[in-house]
Amino acid sequence: MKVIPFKVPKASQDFIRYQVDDQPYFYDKLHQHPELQLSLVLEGEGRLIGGDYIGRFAPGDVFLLGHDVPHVFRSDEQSYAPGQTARSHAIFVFMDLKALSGGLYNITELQEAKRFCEQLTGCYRVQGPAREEITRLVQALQPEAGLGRLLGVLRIIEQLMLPEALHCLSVADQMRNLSEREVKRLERVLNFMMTHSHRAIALEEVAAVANMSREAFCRFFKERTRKTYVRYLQELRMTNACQLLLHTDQTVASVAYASGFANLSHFNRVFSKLMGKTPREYQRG
Amino acid sequence: MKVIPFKVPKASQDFIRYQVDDQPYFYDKLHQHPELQLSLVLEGEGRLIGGDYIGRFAPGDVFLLGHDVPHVFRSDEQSYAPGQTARSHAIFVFMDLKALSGGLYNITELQEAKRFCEQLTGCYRVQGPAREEITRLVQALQPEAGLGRLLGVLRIIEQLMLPEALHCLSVADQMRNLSEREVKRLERVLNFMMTHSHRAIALEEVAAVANMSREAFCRFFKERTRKTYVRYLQELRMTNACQLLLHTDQTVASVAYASGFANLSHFNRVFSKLMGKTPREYQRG
DNA sequence: TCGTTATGAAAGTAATTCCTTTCAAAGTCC
DNA sequence: GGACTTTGAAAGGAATTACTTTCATAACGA
Repeated sequence: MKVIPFKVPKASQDFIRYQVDDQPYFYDKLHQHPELQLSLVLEGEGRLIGGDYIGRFAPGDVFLLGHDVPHVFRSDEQSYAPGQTARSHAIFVFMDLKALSGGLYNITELQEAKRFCEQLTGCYRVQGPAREEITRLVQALQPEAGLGRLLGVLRIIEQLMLPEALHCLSVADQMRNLSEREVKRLERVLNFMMTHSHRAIALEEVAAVANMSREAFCRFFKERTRKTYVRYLQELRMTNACQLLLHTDQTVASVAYASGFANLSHFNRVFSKLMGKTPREYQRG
Repeated sequence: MKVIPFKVPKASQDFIRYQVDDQPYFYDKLHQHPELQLSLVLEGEGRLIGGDYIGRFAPGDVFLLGHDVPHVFRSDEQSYAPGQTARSHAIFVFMDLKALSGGLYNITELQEAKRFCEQLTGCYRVQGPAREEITRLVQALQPEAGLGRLLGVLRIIEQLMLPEALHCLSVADQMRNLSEREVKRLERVLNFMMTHSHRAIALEEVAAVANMSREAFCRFFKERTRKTYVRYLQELRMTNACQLLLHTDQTVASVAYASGFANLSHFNRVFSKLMGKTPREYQRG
């Protein structure tokens, strides 16, 4: 689909680009770009990585990705299975305020919005009334062009700026601005981890995927993700475990094994550490 | 000399014991006892370990060791060399306020002193005017007996209680109350480390001295000393390096090698980290 | 009260970190 | 200027820690 890091295709004078994805699964490679990305999930679900955040997306969710935040929407495995009618359907709006530089960008009325957008450097969940309003606005954007589309996006930004509109999901500000080589390497590694998170993965294996020694890989991974490989893998597995706990009736033990843990006792402890409650508690309220 | 942990020999009704050591070197095994120990160094110098403190002692120094603080005054190697006339000479006063329980211990006037003594659980340097006064008082103690000695010690405690009299050298409160087995093990280990600190010592070697696996030894050592083995060794080596820098005219490089470092660049960095200044700076003011 | 889940302690093992080396280069002091 | 010292960055490896297993036992819920 695209190369990493990629330029969002847009006429150089446009500061927005509107893209509808409707496929069995989303583009599944980690990538980054300077444009802000508003993402409206319509169908399909799976795991989302945005900066150092690891979580899940589902229909109705609206996410905002800041400048150069590495991210990937990775549809659930089942979507890949043959014979499935699964779809991944979303609308992405890419915004680049800087493309306005010549004209509107410097007018006083936009200063505040400009500053607001410039400091978006994380991964956010759009929530509350703003989410609903933005969902409407984004869908109304498609038929528009020129000034109409511009106005639509400005209205969207207006919504995003509302006090409670954004919930920041990422913590560190550190994962941005990876070199192209690093993004590629990380993409390979994370892809591998996501694909195999349901089984044991020795450090040696992922290190090999990254073409590095174990020690060098540890350093690289920690430096770029702010987490150790094991910790990251645990978080990845937790997204899956939570999913199974909430949406299936498997026992805790079976969820543990299905999520890549070989040891129930250990799963319980890791779950409590990361989620703040025991698997059983989580399964209820 | 004594077994570890030992009871300071004293008539059971005495609450103080006065001991003069005048030998080529001090008792060199780490040990602990519930009695407070006031130590007046007259001759000889070397390394002192008290709780988690690692440093040097020299004539004139006065130290106070709290209840059950593992400690050892280890005379410098040269004192062990044959043909040397080196002496290690010190006065130790062991105090056990609890031995007074039947009588004076509970009288109101002593409550404050009692509380003061009870909370002495570290390794302290006695400093300032109190040091000089205590030096006098301790030396005047020898001829005394009975009430005279009791009064002398009370005067000493009075001095110790002065605001600036004690400078706490140890940090953690954690190394106390080792089991007999642990003290023995630690004694063997620390003795080995002190004896060999001038050369490279692989973890495996000390672990063997402690009869443990490398990992178990790391856990044991960290838990009991609050420092890692390497860190402890570095501090040990630093006492030696500082000594050489101040009292010989060797170059920094030669001091580094003499202190057990195989790498000058590395020595410089470790020295700066632990001492807060570069070796050269330290050598001057 | 049984089946399942949660928690504690101890020890083995794998992962991660930090120590250490190396090399290069810059700073300091006679 | 030249010997010596200090500092930086990068990488290898030893040390240390964290993860994981195991076993025992407690707590929970149907």
